[in-house]
Amino acid sequence: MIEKLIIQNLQKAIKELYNHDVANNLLQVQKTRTEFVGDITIVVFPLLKISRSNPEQTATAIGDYMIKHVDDIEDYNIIKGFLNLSISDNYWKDFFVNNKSNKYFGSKEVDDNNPVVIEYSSPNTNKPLHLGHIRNNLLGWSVAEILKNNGTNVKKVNLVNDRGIHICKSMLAWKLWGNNTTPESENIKGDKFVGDYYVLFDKNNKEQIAKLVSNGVDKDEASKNTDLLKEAKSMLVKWERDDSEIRDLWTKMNSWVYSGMNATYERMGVDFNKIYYESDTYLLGKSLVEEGLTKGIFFKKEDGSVWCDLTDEGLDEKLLLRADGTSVYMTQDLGTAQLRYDDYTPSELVYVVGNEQNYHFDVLKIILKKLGKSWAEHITHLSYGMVELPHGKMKSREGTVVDADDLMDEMYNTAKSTSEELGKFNDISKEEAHNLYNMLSLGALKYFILKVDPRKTMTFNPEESIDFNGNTGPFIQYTHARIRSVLRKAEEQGLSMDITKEIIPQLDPKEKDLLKLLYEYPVITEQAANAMSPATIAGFAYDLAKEYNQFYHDLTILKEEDPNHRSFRIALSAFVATTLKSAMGLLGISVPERM
RNA sequence: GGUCCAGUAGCUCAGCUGGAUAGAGCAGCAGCCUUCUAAGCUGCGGGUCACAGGUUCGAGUCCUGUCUGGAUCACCA
Repeated sequence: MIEKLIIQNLQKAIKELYNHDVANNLLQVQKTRTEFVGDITIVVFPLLKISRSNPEQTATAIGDYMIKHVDDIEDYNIIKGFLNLSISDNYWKDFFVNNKSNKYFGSKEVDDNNPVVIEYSSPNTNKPLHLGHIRNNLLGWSVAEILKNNGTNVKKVNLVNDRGIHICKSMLAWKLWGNNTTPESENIKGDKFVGDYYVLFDKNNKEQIAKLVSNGVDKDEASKNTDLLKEAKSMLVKWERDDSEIRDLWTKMNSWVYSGMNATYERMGVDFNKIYYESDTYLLGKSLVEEGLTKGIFFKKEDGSVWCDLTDEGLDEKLLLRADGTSVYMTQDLGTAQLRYDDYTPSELVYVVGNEQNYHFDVLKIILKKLGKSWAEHITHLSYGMVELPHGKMKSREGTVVDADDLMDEMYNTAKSTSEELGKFNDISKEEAHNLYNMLSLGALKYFILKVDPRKTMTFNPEESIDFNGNTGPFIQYTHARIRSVLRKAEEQGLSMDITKEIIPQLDPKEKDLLKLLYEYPVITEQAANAMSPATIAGFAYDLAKEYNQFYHDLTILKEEDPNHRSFRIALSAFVATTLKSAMGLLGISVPERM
């Protein structure tokens, strides 16, 4: 790392020149902006207080010192208070030969420390996955991958919400109107099959509400008192009592849902180390509430309900147990957090959950801290914004949901028709073409979603997202395919890409730009891991692909006259290809050999 | 009303712990396929970084206030 070397020498320089120690925050070393000459820039403004002279004099003194003491610094120039240092070709060449065939370039070996546990997906079993889940799943999976790549031991877990009134609604609707049909008999994916009954319940329930209202019942009152809802509630009670008929039905319907959801997960390319089921864990947490009561952290109201007073933290009072002693969401989550801790003693507990639950997680952390759980400090809520559609919001109640499978189908079809229009895959087998359409459509979708900062609510425009131009997954995939094509042809022609530092010619600016970008990859992956940000990786991959495309268009790599130069450019291309592949892999996007 | 988050080109988004003339893509216009894949490349136009103050050598970035949008403050999960 040349930056470190420069910082060390900068410290020494200031000591020698001005006889002064400097605080680290005054040592500002950054890469030089492309429009200026040089590679690394030292900002001298902060040092003026120490040097007690003007920016030019200070920069000149430091620049001279650097040239004298750091071998790889050849030259410098000064613009205002910026000292731009030029690094020798030699340094870049060394970097290139040392890393070009390093399989682990930009990644670290996974340690066996306490794992980071990352929970994501967390579906309900009454509805298929939709666009919001896609963002969740892609984020969770990618963040896990980025952390692993950075040497962190990671466990991916999923908490399936498989019980509750919503499941009972689907169950009841199927019992009433399902006529013993099954997903197989109707030839429908299991999760959709069950979801359809949930919708059917809702539709009929609304009719019953309307009827009650027209009979003069208050609307709130009516929505709580339909026959359907009462029946569903009684099913829930029976479920909790372990009623065998209800339990059997529940098991059957959930199994349909799982087979459907697993297919969607598989298609999306996400997976888990462990799946938790709420039916197993929903009673946890009550003992924590007891603990809090005895410690005097929680209090009981007259009706018997248990609360935690958070007004000191600027929040409200939070209910933890209902008057009838049953638990609420927070109680369960306290319990599952404890369970997660007991199972893994994680170094960090990450929840990928939408930002509508920010408050919930603030409260969760505070309560755990009050209970004396020091590990609550290590809970991270990886909060992401809602996915909106051009015309409205993405909420399941409002009926404008985009189903995850449908969306992937749509992307697939567009990939197919676009490719056919361009006459891309005329000469390959149907099966190969199918794989490519899959790769491209998923690449487009994943890249489009992951390139956006998770915190922001994003607009998903299905039409624009399938635009394969510009800053998109397919653009990067295309770049990779072209490089692979060059490499194939080089191999066919028996061209050498075996290269040593000695035979690399002088670097031209384009080559240097590419090398500088590649050089950043290890730093980028580390940054991305610290910030848990796939968007950082996506930005890098795009920059690299774009830079390579410009390089590619300026040159005819295979026809280069100087064999050394040709070998170097081929090898450089190969280095770019593997780096692109690795970066895209962190986003869960595979990259084709040809397209 | 309280709390949290966001506001950057017509649109979708970048902008690392404060640094140089705020960047891409899309859309628009103009060029480039006898040369390794044109899903590409090159050029042009497009901005009071919501607004107003402040902090300092220097602010899209930090602080305060205002405006706008969203989320949340349930004995729902």
